[in-house]
Amino acid sequence: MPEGPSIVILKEQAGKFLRRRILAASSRVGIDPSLLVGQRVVALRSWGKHFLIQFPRFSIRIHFLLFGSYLIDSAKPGPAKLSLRFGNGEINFYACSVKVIEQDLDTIYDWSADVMSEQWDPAKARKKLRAAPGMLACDALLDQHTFSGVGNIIKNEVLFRIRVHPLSRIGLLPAAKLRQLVDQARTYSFDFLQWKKANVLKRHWLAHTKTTCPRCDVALFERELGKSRRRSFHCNRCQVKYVKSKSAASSQ
DNA sequence: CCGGTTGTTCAGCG
DNA sequence: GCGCTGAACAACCG
Repeated sequence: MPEGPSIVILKEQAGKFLRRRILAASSRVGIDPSLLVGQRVVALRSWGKHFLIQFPRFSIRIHFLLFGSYLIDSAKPGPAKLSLRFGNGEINFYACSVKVIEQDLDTIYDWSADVMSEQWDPAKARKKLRAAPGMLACDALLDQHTFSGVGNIIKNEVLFRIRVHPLSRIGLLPAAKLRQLVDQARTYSFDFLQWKKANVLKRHWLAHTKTTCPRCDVALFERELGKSRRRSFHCNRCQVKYVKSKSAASSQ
């Protein structure tokens, strides 16, 4: 469920509730249903992995974390974390974090950090990366302030595509590689979106969950790497590790 | 049945 | 106050 492109799909699927009023609501997350009933959906938005349902005076933020799910016009046996019924159907959210946001979304969200947004700003992303030269490539891609929406799958596939080892230091990437990293974070996310819609996402994975490098035909490594300790699938042969050399001659 | 996971937050510690 | 670590949360699959 959780990576940015999947939230874009949700936003599209929930589109039929736009401008509709909530007729009934229930929640297991401490939101008073009477706050919701009668509210009209004025916008459905997303910021990375955040799904936002905007009403005139407040918004609801859904985050699916690792296990969250939703169903439109059907329900699971157990009670939903949040259930919204409209005249033309219903939407149910499970195992997710739900928060009421009182502030204006445009003041608290930087849309330019969302790789799926029309306002995505690659120059800003490069600037943030240059400000954190010691960061590992595998952590940088998962940093939601820089690449909002990128998750572990996209991280692994982007690094494989651009042939950068997950343990590379951001500050040691050549400028062209840094640019590729930023560009592919967005490009791969849109590929992910199309493949997911066509139900063929997994078959396009080159590194994630793979045991052999499709370029080199050697074993791929799988390790929990970086501050994030997330699974990193990588090829030690074709993915270049940009690290400070131990020999003084070539060190920076 | 157990182990693993497309993620984040927070308490506790040095 | 900081960075780091581990726990907690949670549902489903194989």
